[in-house]
Amino acid sequence: MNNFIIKEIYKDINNGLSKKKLKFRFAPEPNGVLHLGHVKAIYINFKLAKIFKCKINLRFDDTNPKNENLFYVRNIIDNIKWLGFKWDKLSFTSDYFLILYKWAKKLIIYNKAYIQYYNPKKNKYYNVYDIDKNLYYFNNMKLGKYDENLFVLRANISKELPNYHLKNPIIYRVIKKNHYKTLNNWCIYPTYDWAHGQSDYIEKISHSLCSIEFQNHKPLYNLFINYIYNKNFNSLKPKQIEFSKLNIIDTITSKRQFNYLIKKKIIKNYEDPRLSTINSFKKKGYKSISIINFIKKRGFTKRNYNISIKTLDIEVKKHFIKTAPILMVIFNPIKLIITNFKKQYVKWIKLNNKNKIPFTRYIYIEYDDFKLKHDHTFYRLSFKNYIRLKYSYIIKAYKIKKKKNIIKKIYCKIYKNIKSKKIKSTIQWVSSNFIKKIKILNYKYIFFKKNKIYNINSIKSIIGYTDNISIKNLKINKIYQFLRIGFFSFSKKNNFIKILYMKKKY
RNA sequence: AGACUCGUGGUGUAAUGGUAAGCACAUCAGAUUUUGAUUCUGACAGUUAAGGUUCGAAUCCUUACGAGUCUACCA
Repeated sequence: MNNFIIKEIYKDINNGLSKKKLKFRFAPEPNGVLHLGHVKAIYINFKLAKIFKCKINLRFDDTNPKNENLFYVRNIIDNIKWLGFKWDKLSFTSDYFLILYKWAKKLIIYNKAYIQYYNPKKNKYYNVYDIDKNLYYFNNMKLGKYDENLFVLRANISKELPNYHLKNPIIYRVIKKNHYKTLNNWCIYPTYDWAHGQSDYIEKISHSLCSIEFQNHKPLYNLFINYIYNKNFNSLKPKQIEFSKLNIIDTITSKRQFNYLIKKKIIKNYEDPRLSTINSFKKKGYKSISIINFIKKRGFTKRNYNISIKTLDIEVKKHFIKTAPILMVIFNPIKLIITNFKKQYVKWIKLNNKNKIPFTRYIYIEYDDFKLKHDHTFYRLSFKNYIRLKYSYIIKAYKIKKKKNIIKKIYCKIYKNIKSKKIKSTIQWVSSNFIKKIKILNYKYIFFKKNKIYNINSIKSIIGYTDNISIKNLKINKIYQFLRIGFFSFSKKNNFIKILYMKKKY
């Protein structure tokens, strides 16, 4: 693995940064569940810690109680574990609220921050210039004397930055809602800008990786670090490095959109197969290795790009082609009569030590696997082609029965002296005496485009058939290959979820 | 509109200023195959453009063009 982030770190090492001081962190806000987009940030941080054999923190960036809660904290912890990563220390930005507050007070004293208040009657904003007054108002904010949206603390750096919105950014605001962790201890909360870099500094993070939209905040990040930096404490200045995030065009990775779908009752929970949450992947039986490999292959750059969620299928398929047990399933059955096979007789075909399947005179095959007209690009069953029934006999058709111009039955014979090499096609079948109906959930990913939702009604139920012997031994949440059709996850009794279809070339 | 960032085959990436721009996926052929899958072999195809610096530029500089992020009491 080689990318610009690693190179930048090596550059820092060559410039004198001690390898022992390297430390990383993954810092999500607990305001939503983990999805595919997060995995990129998770992977790079944990991977770097492994490469450089250094520590990594999992820090919850919980500075806004309005939409954070313990459910999300647990979800994120569980899912990072499931992905196979371990952190050295679990921390919370809310652990640092007191020191952040003290630093903010110092900012006021050094004239680097000031109170701005809003007078609703006059519809006007006022800045406070006097230091003592600023301290007084800030203390009142902390005591909860003001309602939300009236008083804020702003940094005073207008001359130092060209970026308009970073000129005098808000660093503290009043939020009167209980925090899931600090409860009602606080009613003022630091903003991202006044919390993130500082937390990195406190935790002695050497490199703070984030996605590209934070690059505009970098000057502010560095400036605030300089404000609080104290070289007596063996501390180091953390460095922010930005990389482009995963832009997936045909699925949802926004918390706002997830919540909208739940509110509208389009989805019930985060396990819905139409989502690209880690929970959904888990439920579908994906292995974390497939997701990690997918992320690995994207690489890390600063370029912005759009990719399709379908490219994840390539990795998913790669894994399951090796591991998924095979099941013979028919979607559109047509009846076959093997006229030279004994009536009433059941031949048990041994697949392995555990499993066997029944073969009988009457079986079903897929409707598309038979063609009446001869065509030499068609390898499957016809009056001319010999084909093999998987695990079983070589047959050829010789007669059909039609009803209202639709083929209802195909008469075939077993041929025992045909050489295997001549057989171009092998197809799946199910004995009619042992047939079992199954339900398959077919879904498409939901996504938003220009405020329009696509694939809302994208969960469809399909009926399929297999034999009632094989289905008894299936395990829930395990992936099975439906021979020549695709990969399906066994969700509950007689129910499957489609994962992906095989390529059809014919 | 400004500020910041980024432009390498169809897609995602690689190349201390130094070999003939490498790899993977996709696509298309051929071989193998009790899955028209897989596997194997091969083909296809690229440095946004123009100038400059240099013995030598994907890489450094300038301009143009294109894309993204931001201009929140979200992170």
